[in-house]
Amino acid sequence: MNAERDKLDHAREEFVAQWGALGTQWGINRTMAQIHALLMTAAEPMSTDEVMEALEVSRGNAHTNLKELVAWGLVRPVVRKGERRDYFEAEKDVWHIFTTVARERKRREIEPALAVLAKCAEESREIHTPEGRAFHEQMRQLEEFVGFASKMADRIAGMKHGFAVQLATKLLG
Amino acid sequence: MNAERDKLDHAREEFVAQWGALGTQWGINRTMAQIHALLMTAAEPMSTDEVMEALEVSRGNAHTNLKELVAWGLVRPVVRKGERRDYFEAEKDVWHIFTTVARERKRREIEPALAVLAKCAEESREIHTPEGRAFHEQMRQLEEFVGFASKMADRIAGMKHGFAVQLATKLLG
DNA sequence: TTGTATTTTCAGTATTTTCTGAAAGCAGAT
DNA sequence: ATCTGCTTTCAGAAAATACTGAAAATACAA
Repeated sequence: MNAERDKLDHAREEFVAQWGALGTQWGINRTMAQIHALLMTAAEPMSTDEVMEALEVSRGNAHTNLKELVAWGLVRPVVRKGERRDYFEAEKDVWHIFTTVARERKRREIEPALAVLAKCAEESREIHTPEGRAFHEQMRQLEEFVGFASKMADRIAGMKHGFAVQLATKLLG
Repeated sequence: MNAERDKLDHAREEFVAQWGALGTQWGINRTMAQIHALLMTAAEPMSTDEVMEALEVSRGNAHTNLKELVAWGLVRPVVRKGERRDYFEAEKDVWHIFTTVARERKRREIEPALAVLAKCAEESREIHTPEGRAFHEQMRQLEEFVGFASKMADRIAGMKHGFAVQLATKLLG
């Protein structure tokens, strides 16, 4: 029965392609998203060459994006005994994926924003014109809110899956 | 005392520049982020020409990004009596900004992902090989999680500011 | 109408990002 | 030492994205 295998391959290819397209919208490199999709649905760890072949991309491209995924913590290198080449496997647990992405995005997106806002709030503290006060107040509010969001992200990313579900269920109920 | 005015202008220019740079990291067009920063810190609504001059960009660019901000719901056009040209002002309330962005990102990023996952889960439902089952299960889990996130986003975006703060405080406490 | 102020669109250009192909690097085997 | 198999880097090509400048459309006024 090879029809089953064909159906699976087809579904998987579609998932990879679509996830890549989504990645683009998310501001993520398309190849990176595709590799992630590929590895998330791989039964076994894959080598760089297997990834290259599956996605029809160059070695350089595959390599760069595999490294990037490893840097994000979404993929880990696996060494197979007696084998020289590197294999890679993706984290498959959705909660784990989510917290990893949340932590990384917080670090890359929220923290720099917070720094900017704190600086601008500070710089405008002593301006006593009405416009100056309004500006300062706006910066302060933004800083407060983003700081708040930052702490929330930490809390949520630090939760165990079960606890998060419990909390969220209460929230949705 | 013109030093105050200078300090304010300087602080504001820095905010605009930095917010633009952050926008880039967030996957948002730099000019769009700059206009947003400019309008968030404007005492009065601004015209397209004022924006053009303040940021030294072309009319086409200013126009496109103002429209985009209006489409996002972060900026609204203002008509001034007896004036023909359009003015624009930004929403300044941080909670309102947050819920607007959350709703928009959910629509643009989460919903399409959910559609893809639902389709892939459905397509793989009847594949009874071990790999097929694993694939289906992975799609199912992703779908469940993203659907969950979607509902959460709705809830939070629908909250009144006060309620959200109350909830979050409990969470952080 | 006709004129004037303003907005909108768009073809072409510039910039940024991503990808390739090939060379260089590295480690174990011979 | 040299080879062999694999990884890493990188300069330039290709693709995607953003911006400009100017023309076309629209709206209002005389």
